[in-house]
Amino acid sequence: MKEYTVKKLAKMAGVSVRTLHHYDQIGLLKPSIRTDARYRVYGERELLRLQQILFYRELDFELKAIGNLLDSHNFDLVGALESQKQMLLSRRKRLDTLVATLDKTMLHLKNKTMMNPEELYEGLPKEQAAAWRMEAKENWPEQVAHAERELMRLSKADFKALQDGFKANVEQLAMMSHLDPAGSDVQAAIAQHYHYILRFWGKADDAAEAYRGLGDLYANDPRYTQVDGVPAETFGNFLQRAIHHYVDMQLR
Amino acid sequence: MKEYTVKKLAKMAGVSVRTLHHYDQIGLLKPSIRTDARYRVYGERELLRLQQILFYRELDFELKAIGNLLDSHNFDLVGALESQKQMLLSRRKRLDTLVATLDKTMLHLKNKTMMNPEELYEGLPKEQAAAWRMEAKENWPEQVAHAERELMRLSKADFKALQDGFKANVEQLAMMSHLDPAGSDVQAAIAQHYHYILRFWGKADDAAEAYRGLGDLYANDPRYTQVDGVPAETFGNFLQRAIHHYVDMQLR
DNA sequence: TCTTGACGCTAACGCGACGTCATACCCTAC
DNA sequence: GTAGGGTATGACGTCGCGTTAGCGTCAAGA
Repeated sequence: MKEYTVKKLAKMAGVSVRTLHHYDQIGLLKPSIRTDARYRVYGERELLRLQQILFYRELDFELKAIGNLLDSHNFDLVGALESQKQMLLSRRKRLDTLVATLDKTMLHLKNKTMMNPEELYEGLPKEQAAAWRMEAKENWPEQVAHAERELMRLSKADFKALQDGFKANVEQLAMMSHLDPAGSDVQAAIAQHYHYILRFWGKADDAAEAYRGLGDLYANDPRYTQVDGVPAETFGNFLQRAIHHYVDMQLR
Repeated sequence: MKEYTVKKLAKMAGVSVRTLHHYDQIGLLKPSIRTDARYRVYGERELLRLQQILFYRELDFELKAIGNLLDSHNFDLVGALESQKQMLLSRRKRLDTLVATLDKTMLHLKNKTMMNPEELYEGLPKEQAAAWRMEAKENWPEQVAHAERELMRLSKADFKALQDGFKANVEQLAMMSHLDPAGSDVQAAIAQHYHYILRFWGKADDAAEAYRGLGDLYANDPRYTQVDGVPAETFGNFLQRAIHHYVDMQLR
């Protein structure tokens, strides 16, 4: 039966002595015995366990999780690996987004055409836009702030295009308000509308529910019930039904 | 000129009050003034700066780096963005490797055929293998340990194939020892040899230099100078020249 | 036997970017 | 004057160790 001191074991496994101390401290890897002088002594079983620990550690498992994996004999190992994989994949996805943002930013820098904050809501009907922001920021401050930062990095031309597209979309919907809210033309316009809203509100997890709530707002809040100066209670109700239908059919 | 309290600013930007305290503490974002009661008051310029801070923060810049970016007026902004991009790309690459490892592991788990540590060096000439390990572990303990963990996760069949391939490769080189070390046949065999060595030693940054050093070992250490029981001083020198040529031509 | 040098031990701070109390002060409205 | 909300500072916790600092232990050589 082989025995190892801290240093020997550390060298064999390619870790520091401090790491072994740490693992002892948190109960992840305890020495098989302690000498009278409280020296740690590890056996073959501990070496094996350490190998496993390090394997999982390289896969970015947390030490606590590793402990659970190794200690609970009949743990769902494959399940744990699978969920770890999902974690890593989602991190990867995030990195993709970041890299894309960096690329865009470097492009914009060359063209020197960024938005500034005052202009963000200039072209839109003042009260309406402001009310939207308040509404959204109450519930998802983090996402809205992020979305606005994104918008500020658009070129002025790009932003104006976005804005015009949104206004056109709303006007289109207004002209459709006598049609069936569940009809395919209306639903197509609503799909567009949803994506515009997402760009201004950001993408929260419960964006679908939030959008459904926006439908209720349209129907109940007088601020949302006129277009081009025309009071239109029916428009609010129309929007509400169209949005509810869209969310219930497409987003669940 | 608009003014904001901590809470208002925090809400506008979608961060916590604590975050603003923190940024004040580390000097990243100081309030424009303090009231008599030491309340923080921020102005328009601070809001703008905060927006920028948060933009870079989302790109995983460290706060210190952000401070440098924003404070040194004529900093190399594009350069900073580019190097940040490289960082993110290398992280992403690492994640890809991890995911691949996870997939392999889950496969192996289904086949239940992992190596165990004792078997790792069984088939190879004992002394030689041991000497290699010592040599490599002295200089790159971390990488070698990693490589060995990888090897242990191979199936026994896969590992035996690897081992046999390596032995065949060395024997092939032995039979070539009368040829030109710089000749293309020999160099092709050396390229294979290098990759086998990498699998056992791990991939350190200076792997090329290390491999070159291995060439010297072959030439000078008597342990490395016999194959199939035949003492072969010429073989050691042959290997040395072949390896040096390979490293100098291919790896720099 | 004494010394020396390598090795071992514990305790503690540091890192990064805050979250989360705890405790106390300030300000406004009723 | 008091209730309730906003604000301040300070300190600890997070995670996985690296890095001293100050001490005890052990085997080998003089």
